[in-house]
Amino acid sequence: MRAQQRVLAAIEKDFKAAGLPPLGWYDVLWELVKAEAGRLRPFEIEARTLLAQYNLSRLIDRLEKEGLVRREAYGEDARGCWVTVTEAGRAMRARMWETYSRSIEKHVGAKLSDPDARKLATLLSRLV
Amino acid sequence: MRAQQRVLAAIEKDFKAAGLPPLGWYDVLWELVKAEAGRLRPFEIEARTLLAQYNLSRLIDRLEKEGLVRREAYGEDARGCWVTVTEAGRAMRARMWETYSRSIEKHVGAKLSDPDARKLATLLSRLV
DNA sequence: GCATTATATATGCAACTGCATCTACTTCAA
DNA sequence: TTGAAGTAGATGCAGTTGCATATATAATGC
Repeated sequence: MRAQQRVLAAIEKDFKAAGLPPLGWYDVLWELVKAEAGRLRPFEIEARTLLAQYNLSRLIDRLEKEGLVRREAYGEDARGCWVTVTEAGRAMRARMWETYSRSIEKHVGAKLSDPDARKLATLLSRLV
Repeated sequence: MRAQQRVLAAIEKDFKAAGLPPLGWYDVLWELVKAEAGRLRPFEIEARTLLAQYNLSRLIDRLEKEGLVRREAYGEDARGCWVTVTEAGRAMRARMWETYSRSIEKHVGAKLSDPDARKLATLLSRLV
C-alpha cells in the first residue's frame, strides 16, 4: 500500500508538472487506441480498467468535453454507445506517454533490476 | 497498481460488510495506540501515515465527532495540539483489527507463501 | 524590538467518488 | 404479446479529496 501510494503520487506529480491531465485519463485513452477502430463500449473499458461504472461514465464526459473522445450510437443495441478516440485523443495519449514512460523509469525502473522487476510482477500477479 | 487496487477494494468491502468505518481510520488509531501516552501531534501522524495535512485535519474532525479521539492543548506551542485516542478509540481499533487481520490473511496471506510474502515486501520496500 | 519568514493547523471551494436510483432499452417465459 | 426481469449507461446527492489560502503563533535577522 505504501509503495503504491508513493509511486502513484510521484507519477501524478510529474504529470501535473508537465501540465497533463490525471493519470486515469491515460488508461482509458490507451485502451481505446489499442482497440480495433479506436473504439470500445463503455462496459468494455470498465472491464479493462477496473473503473466503476459511474466513474467511467463521468470520466467519458470529461474526455468528451476536452474533445479527446466521441460518443457514437451503437446500432445493434440502442441502449449502448461506442466511445471513439479522436485524433486529439491519440495525440494526447502519445504526449502523456512521454511523461509517463520517463516517470515509470524514474520511480520504478531505476530502483529495480530487470529480473527483480519481473519477480515483483510475478508476485503481484498472484494477488489479482 | 492493479494488485493494490484489487486488494484494497476487497479489504474495504470486508470492512463495509462488518459495518466498520473506512480503512484510513485504522491507520490513525493504530499510530495513536502505539504512541506513548496514546497521543501524537497531527504532524507526527501525518509523517507516519502519509496522509496529506488537510486530509488528516478533517479525518481528525471525523474521529473526534465519533468520540474516538480528543484534541487537547499542547502547552509548549500554542499553534499545536495533541491528538489523544480515547477508550472508545482503542476499542474500535481492536474491533477493526479482527476484520482487518482476517481480511489480510484472506486476500494476501492465502495467496503467497511466507518466503514469497517476504520477498514481495523486500522488493516493494525499494520503491519507497 | 520589530518586521520578516517559517511552522502548525484549519477551511472555502471546486472536482471527484461512492451509493442508490433512474431511464431506456432488450430478453425471456408463459 | 405482454409483463417481468435483466442490461447499458446516466445522474442526484452526500461525503471526500486536492488546492490554495487563512489563521495563529514562533523563530529569526538586523
